[in-house]
Amino acid sequence: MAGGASRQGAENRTSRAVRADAQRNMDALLQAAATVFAASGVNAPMRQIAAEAGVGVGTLYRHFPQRSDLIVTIMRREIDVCAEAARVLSSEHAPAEALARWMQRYVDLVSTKRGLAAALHSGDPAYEPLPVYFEKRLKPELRVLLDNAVASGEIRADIEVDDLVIAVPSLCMSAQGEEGLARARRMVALLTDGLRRSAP
Amino acid sequence: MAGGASRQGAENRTSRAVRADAQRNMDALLQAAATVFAASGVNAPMRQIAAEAGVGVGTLYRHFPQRSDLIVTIMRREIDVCAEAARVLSSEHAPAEALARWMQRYVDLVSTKRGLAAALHSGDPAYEPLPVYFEKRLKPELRVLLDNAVASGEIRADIEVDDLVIAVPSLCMSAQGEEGLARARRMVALLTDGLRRSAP
DNA sequence: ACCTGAACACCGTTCAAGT
DNA sequence: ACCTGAACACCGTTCAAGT
Repeated sequence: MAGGASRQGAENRTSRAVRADAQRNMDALLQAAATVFAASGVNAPMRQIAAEAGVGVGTLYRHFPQRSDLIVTIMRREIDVCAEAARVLSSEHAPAEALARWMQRYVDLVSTKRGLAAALHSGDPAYEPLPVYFEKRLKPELRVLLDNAVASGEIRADIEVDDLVIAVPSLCMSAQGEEGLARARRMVALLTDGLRRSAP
Repeated sequence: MAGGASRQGAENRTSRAVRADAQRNMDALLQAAATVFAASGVNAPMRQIAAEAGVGVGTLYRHFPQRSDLIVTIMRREIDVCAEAARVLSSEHAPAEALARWMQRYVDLVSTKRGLAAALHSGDPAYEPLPVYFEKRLKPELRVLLDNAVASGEIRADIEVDDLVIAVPSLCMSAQGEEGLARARRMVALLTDGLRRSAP
């Protein structure tokens, strides 16, 4: 809930300091940016994002002075959604199945969003917070999924969380286009299957 | 000597088919692109490159319809120069010293040229020939340097060429700015020192 | 045969005018 | 307090006119 791009949270003095229309615009902007980034990549025209949100370009620049501000915000959200998916999957599926499904969800995060990989090791200091957040937010969720699956006796007990966190992006590195993505999915599925115990 | 971007080497039927001014322009363009890329990165304005070469933009586009065509051509040249440097260093220095100096030259190639790293694993099919060329051209030269140094008894005999080829780009991955470059240099120097035999 | 550069389309960014 | 969008600067790309 910390105030996006602004370092001093001036708008935090009271909740009502944020005008209703400003909040609506902010939401529309984030929604639009997510859609446009997914469709056209993170270098999509700012005008297109503003139009998709039904907002003037000036408003976009007011909220996100730098393109990287918008990208970082969106990517944090994507990471959040992926992290939350772990909880949902946990509540809806048996432990091993929840783990398997989340691994595919993790593939989505890394390979569908063209911006993440680029931002993660672009070296541009503007993206510095992303890798940290990526690790901090995702690893704990995976650990829970893994612990549950191990506790249920469905999968092996000798798996390191770090290995899985690293393995997925590695397998997705070469994932170019539809075919590459499909291959990455198969590799991750194979890997996940390998986690299951041979002897129950 | 194969004709750059053009697949059919129409200009190869006779050497005289290339007009003298066209050749001069081509040379000027390559020279200018190398300078501008080094100074401003591979996304520098096309106009700036044309101006630096003292040529109209149309001429630039005639020779290199896509920006990637220009980048690939320049990068191949940079790789060539780096490969040739191995011969020169070999003839001017003792084997181990030649190897050590070339390793630093290799650092230059990977980290100074902002375009190479980006192009090497951008996934854009336009850059597809680069990684292959990179490997094919550099590895044999390094092998010779290494063999010479081993034969002279100055360094250990159990070093894999592949390991060194990979190690340098890896160490340069995190090299951002002056300070990062300096660190990468120290790491590579350290590594190179490690190659020397403890007992003569 | 090759070159030039004006011309067009498009994008980033700002800021005076509005509400 | 916030929003709009015309306006400006700049860049990619083409192509009619030149030599």
